[in-house]
Amino acid sequence: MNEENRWDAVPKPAELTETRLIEAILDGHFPVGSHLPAERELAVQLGVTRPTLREALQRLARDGWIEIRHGRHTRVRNYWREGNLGVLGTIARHKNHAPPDFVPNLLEVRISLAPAYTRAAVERKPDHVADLLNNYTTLEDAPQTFATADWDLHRQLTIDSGNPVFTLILNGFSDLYGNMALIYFSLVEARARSRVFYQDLRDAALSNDPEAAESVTRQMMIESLDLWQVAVENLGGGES
Amino acid sequence: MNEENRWDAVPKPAELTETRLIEAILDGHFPVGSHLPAERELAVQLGVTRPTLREALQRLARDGWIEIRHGRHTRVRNYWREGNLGVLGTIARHKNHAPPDFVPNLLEVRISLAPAYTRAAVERKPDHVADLLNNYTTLEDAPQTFATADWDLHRQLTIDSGNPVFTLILNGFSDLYGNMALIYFSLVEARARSRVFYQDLRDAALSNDPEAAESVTRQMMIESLDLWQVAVENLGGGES
DNA sequence: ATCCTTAAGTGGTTAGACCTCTTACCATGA
DNA sequence: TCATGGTAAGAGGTCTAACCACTTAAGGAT
Repeated sequence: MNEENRWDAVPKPAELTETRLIEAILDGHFPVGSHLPAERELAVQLGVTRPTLREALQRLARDGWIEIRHGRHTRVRNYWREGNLGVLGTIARHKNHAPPDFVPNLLEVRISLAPAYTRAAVERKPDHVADLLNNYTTLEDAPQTFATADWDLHRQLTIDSGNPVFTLILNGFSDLYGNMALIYFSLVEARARSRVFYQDLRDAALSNDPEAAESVTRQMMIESLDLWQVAVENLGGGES
Repeated sequence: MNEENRWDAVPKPAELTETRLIEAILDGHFPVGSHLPAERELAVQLGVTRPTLREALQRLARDGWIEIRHGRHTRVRNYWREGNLGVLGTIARHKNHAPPDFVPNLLEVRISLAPAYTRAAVERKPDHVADLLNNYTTLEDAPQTFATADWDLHRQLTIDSGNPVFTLILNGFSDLYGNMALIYFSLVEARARSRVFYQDLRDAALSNDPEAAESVTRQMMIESLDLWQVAVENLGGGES
């Protein structure tokens, strides 16, 4: 049953190429505003052929990392200014090390979004929300369990909100969230706090009270910022 | 000076391929959950070669339109559920016809986001925000002018907020916003209302009042929903 | 009936050639 | 002298035709 691959999967050239390009950009080897080497030369440097390299470049361009224009040099864009949510996911997916330091930024944005889609979900489908949360009273007290459950909840709330834009935005957080949540929920206080939140939200849904749902969600999101700070400070303490 | 190219640019095969694939997905020719034809066959059908087709497929996969896995058929994903913000942009970019009916969804999300980053921007850089809005008192009363100015304002506010995640999200709205804003600001009431907003926001910035900034922004965002409804009803009326 | 081999079909990658666009240089001519 | 326009180099865009690697399911051995 899954048994945790003993050996890392052999990285495919295309994926590896993308990773190496991103790391080269992030560590300043290809600074923002600079030009990438020509595709033919870059392909040689990376040990892949041009079509493979180009596929990687096309993906990066779609996320806003680079700007490709016929006849001109490919330019490294100011991805924090000109990129889209894809850059968050790409960083989370390819940076093997270090918990990113912009998690608070993500949590801050979540303070604005989560109360809105939670309220809408409770307005439109209170029964569905309540049903979903029934299983949440008996969650196993493990980080991975909470990480998965919490993600599923938010995802379902955006869907029940009836506004697909919420879902699209949340999906952009997916990879980063996966990295973050394991650290966050390693904190026993975080798990305890979320249990209370799930209970409160369920009550709000059962009593058809979108106002209350919005309120308890906002409070939870605000407190999660502080809990995150505690969690990163405890990294390595092994508190589970 | 720009002079509106008399002839449409010749669509490049790669771009055309992407457009045709998306339209085929949107119109149900390739329904959600179905399998795309094999790359070799699909390339023939589209009149391009495999490398070109693959570049388009890679881009679509990055946005969440399709799922590509080695050895298996490429599957069309439920993009509204599993895609990311890129699908919004891709639709706006490739759908030549019809103003999208999910603009209200975007405006609703904006109600949650704009007050937050506006408040943060006024907290961190009130002078910069006020300076920026100085030029907004003499805006030419034209739809295109307002569309550009409004976009620039929101973009700058997300930057001044100090939270890059706001910027990344907003960039995901870029293409759709471009289509929407021209319709929205064709309404004289919309332009008048925004003038008031720019003035109010400038006052809030000058008096170092983030609370007020947040408040006037929220009010503006809420009213924009109604104004949009009026604007779409007036389509073709030519009110400028 | 079960297991394992195997072949067919899929996406992944390679290689090298040719086409198109952009730019910069430079000869030309007002 | 300066504007014009041709030209060549170099960038990305596309094509061609193979071969590699993974997945699946059919079919044979046990």
